[in-house]
Amino acid sequence: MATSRAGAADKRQMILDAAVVAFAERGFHACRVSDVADEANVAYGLVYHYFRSKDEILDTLFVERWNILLAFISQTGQLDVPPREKLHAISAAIIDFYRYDPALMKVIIVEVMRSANSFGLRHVDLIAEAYALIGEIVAKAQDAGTFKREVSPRFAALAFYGAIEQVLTGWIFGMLPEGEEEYEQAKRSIVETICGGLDEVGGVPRPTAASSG
Amino acid sequence: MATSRAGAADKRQMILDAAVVAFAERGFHACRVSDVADEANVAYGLVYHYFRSKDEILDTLFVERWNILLAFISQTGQLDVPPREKLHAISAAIIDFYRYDPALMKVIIVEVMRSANSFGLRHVDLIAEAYALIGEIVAKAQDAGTFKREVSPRFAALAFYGAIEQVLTGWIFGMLPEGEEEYEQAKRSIVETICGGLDEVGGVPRPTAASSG
DNA sequence: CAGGAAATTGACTGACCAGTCAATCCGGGA
DNA sequence: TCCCGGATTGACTGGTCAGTCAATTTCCTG
Repeated sequence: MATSRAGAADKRQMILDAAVVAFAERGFHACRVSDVADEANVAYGLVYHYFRSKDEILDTLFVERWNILLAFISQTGQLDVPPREKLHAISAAIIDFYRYDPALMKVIIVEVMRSANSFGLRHVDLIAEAYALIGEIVAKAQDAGTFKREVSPRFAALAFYGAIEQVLTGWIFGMLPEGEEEYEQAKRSIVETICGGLDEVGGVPRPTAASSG
Repeated sequence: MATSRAGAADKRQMILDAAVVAFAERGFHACRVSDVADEANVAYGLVYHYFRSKDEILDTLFVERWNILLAFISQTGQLDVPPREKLHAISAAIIDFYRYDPALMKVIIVEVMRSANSFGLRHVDLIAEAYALIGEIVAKAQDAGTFKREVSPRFAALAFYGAIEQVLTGWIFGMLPEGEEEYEQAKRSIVETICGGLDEVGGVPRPTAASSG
């Protein structure tokens, strides 16, 4: 059987993949470890061979994916492009993460990011790092005169991420129409809303590339 | 004892008040019904005399408070003032709700609003109503030419509420400094960020090409 | 092919807790 | 004073699951 053919190390990954499906479907709390094992076509006990606890599975899922995101944001921050483009790249990356793997993103958003009580609390530092990186982009743009100073970088980061999270949550729970068009629309709207409020408008006419359409 | 002096109907309220404290302290899931009963100085079973289930307690807390908020938002929408002021009034009201009763607001935000999985799902309609009301304010402002049309009212409402929720969450979990000054600052920043991006700036649809001199 | 370590299995345990219920209390009306 | 019905009590039940562990299989090594 292909299943049992899989090497040992693969089993761990199979369990992680199954966990994404199971957690996304029933929610972390309502999901039993046996659900994960079943989904992975693996015996109950094997889950505990690879993971110390149910919690550790979710932690692993989150940390792995979040670090990729952090690396991308950090990288984007270094780019030599207008801040508006940086923010667009970030919102696009997050939304594409969701488009590419809705179940995983659902789990991360719903069970970690929006559950500051339990798992979010354990990862505040990782989450705060994302805020900080976005804040840096804003601060740099303020120094360059591209963004106005009325709103603190920290707050701008909050609002930016807040908009993204609301949109994702809307999709996840079917409260917002979903589709290729909506994804692209959202990427644009997020940046438009936030930057419209951050862009220096009256004072310094910064060359934010009047070319781009 | 003042406690036992309380009339029968008051007991129900005592349980609700105790639930706020208990849920806020330990989180709804981690909080046992016995914790609520203890906090209320009441026997375990009495909780079930007044409420059908643990869930019903949370539902009651949410619905009561949320309806007050909805009424306020609806009322504010009717006012004959600039949209920016309306939005400020709304963000101020929500933040003041939090200032006045942090525990209750914490429970509502953390256990209902941010738990779309469980309780949020049961109250989507009530939550959606808030979005709709805010969206109406934006739409009206767009018709009046005060807000630009790049961003749909629905999305604007999302971003607006998203910013508020992020700030509240930041306070609730101690990730953001808190205090009178910060409350006022936040009310202003939320509106400034969002409206800056919604306000029609110079009659120019695209501020990118903002006039220089 | 023997030996053993790592992988795999799934029945079982221990703890937890929402919700039930029979018993008791208490205030007020006859 | 007696009686009734609602208020109040808290021990108990039933069901759920995370996590354990001894037994079994698989597979590599010599």
